[in-house]
Amino acid sequence: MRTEIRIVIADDHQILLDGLSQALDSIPDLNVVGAILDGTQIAAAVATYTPDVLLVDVEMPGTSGISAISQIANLPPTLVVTMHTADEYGNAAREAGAVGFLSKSTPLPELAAAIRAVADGKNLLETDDVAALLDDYRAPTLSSAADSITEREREVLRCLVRGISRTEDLAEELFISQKTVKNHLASIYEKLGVNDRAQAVVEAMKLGLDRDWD
Amino acid sequence: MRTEIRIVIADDHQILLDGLSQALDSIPDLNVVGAILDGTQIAAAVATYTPDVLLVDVEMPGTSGISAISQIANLPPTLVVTMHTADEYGNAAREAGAVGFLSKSTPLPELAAAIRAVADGKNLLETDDVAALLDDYRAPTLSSAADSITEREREVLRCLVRGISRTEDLAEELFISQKTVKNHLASIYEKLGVNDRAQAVVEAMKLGLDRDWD
DNA sequence: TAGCTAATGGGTCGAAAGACCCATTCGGCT
DNA sequence: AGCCGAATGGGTCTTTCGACCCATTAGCTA
Repeated sequence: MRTEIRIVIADDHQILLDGLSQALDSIPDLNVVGAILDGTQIAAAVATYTPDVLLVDVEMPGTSGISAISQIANLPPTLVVTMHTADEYGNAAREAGAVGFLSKSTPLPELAAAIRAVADGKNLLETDDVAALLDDYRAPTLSSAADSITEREREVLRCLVRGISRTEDLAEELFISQKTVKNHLASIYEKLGVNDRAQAVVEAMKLGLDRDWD
Repeated sequence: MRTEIRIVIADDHQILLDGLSQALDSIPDLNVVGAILDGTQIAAAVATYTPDVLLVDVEMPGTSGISAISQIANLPPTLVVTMHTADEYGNAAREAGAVGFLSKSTPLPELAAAIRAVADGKNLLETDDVAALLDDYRAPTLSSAADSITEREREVLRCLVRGISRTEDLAEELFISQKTVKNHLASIYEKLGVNDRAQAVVEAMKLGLDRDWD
């Protein structure tokens, strides 16, 4: 199973670049390794960061995103993003080697799903029912450590993140004995590879175990 | 001192809206309370969320951002954002009641500074040296609890967030005795209003005490 | 049916943490 | 000269935690 999907984003608007980077990075299985403002540096960024997925804006000053990617050797699975709703660039994007084409009006969870799909080798431009395909990729691919955490254990973690950390308080909150709380915690520690509540909190937040899906 | 600045964002591009919301929200003193895709709902959103600052894209389908805000009663301090670098809309924005005008090529920290400045009553359109003004608003306004945390105490917190939680390990990492570690922790607990390491970690991450400014 | 896991619970024990008292040193500021 | 806060350190005491052993029940599934 893939642990994290490495992403490079290219867009000439700093705000979108910053915002999108942070938004994608906050999704546990997505990792933005490079963000570039300049279309001419796409090739260099791809070579440097070796991303699993490349995200490119069509509208770029100087070189257009499309012509930029068409010249890249060993192009990773690439999603082209446009400001406009019309897919006037759709064919051009396909010819340049892109495997997906999205509007900037796409909701973030759908973009995330598209990223996971193309990272998995799918080609959105050659798929009839794109919506159905993306449905298969909605949920983040959790790390093996995280997905062995049971529902009850996640409840314990959520309490920890909410500031309920004493065994006694956890027991009251969850309507179980203090002993059971300790058993759950011990199980959590083992699965996350940590030794105490403080480390468990850090891991839970990093892995997104404290929230109920993006 | 203001605790958190309440922000409403209006932009017709879902991705930018999602990304920017999350990016701004992750800054400790900024709080995105509303994000709307439709320019016609700006007035309603302002009435509902009563933001301290309004962020509007000029280019919106149907109603333009500018004409939308010009019709709003009790307009909060408003920043107008545009895709284009040229400030062709600058005058129109001013006349509509905006107090700032930014390109989407603005770096995020500068946008954050602009938000703080206008929330503080400044008018960027009537300021000669905007850069100098924004410099005064670079750093997040920390909550009173957080800014009494000393540098050494923050080092302890950073270690905790990095997974170093045992007193012995903290002592080694920081080259001090275990007793001093305990003293720092006790001081942190008091300032953050918590009782143990796990809660301190949660608070530190929430307040952004674990990172070195955005 | 047999086997597996999740969830619940028990007990013990040593190590660790947290709460309280305190002192010293070094800056900066008044 | 005097004060204060930050950083360093000490001691003691009680509570809590984590590690290790264990059992029971329910539910699923092979």
